[in-house]
Amino acid sequence: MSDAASTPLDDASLSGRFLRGDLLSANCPSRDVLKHMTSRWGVLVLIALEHQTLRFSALRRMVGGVSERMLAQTLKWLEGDGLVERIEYDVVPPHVEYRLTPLGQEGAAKVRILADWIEGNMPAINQHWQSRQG
Amino acid sequence: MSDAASTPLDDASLSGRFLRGDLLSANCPSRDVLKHMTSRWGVLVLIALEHQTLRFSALRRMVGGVSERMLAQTLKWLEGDGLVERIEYDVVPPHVEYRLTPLGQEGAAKVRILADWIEGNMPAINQHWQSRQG
DNA sequence: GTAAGTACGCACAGAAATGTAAGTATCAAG
DNA sequence: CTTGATACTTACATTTCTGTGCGTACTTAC
Repeated sequence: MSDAASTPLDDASLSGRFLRGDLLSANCPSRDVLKHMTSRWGVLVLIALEHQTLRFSALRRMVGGVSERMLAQTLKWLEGDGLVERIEYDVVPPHVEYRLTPLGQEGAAKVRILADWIEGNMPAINQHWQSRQG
Repeated sequence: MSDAASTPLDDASLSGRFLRGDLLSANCPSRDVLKHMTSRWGVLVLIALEHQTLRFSALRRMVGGVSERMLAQTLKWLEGDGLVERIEYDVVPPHVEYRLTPLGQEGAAKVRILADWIEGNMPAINQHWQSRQG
């Protein structure tokens, strides 16, 4: 019997796994990036910015339900990971634009694949919920 | 000037958006599914189950760091969405297996695309962190 | 007899995410 | 001169998530 499920962490080169990025290993820093990208608002921000540069308020109006606080927080996370770029114009009524970096473009595309799949399969999933009522 | 960021919620057929799945709309149920699939352990469970059926304990050993409680919780979410199937054998030492449904297979593939991208780009992201120290 | 494995459920607690409300500085509109 | 828009920040409250530890019912191993 193959025992594929045994102790993936005890294998050699654990540090190598972390540098390379191994999500199945506990404490791998890649999980932080995953957390940012898949956070409640992270996904939606990436998708909203995929095809356009947006200002803070415009982005907030676009992503239904975000609070200012959370939008700012999320943008900082993504900026910290190098996925989003913040461009500030030093004018009197504040003017700041957000856009994806090349890295962010790539990442957003992957996120969108997942989002599109979910949106497209909502009927099937809803149907599953219906059939298990009771 | 195009104003693409204006009030996406006020458009007609809001209920249609929900049935179809529109993540940018607040309160759309698709956000729940997204939450389950992108939850801390949801991603990892989907990936772990993608190519094999696993028992509870084996799954737990495979996904580094999950508690029993969270694994059970996550599996229930995914089962509720019709992505994971629970197969129980009525034997004396409990024996339960978890596997992906066809829908789950599809979804897991999308999640894996994202996970693989993150794992593959960790060096670039880490580098970005280095360069912004200070 | 004692410990461990199996697949959880339950209760409590702490951590983390998120929401709400208010404040900052400046300008334009009414 | 009050309101609204801009892009946030900070404090506080709440909700949600996640972890820890214990209990279950039964069997095998020591």
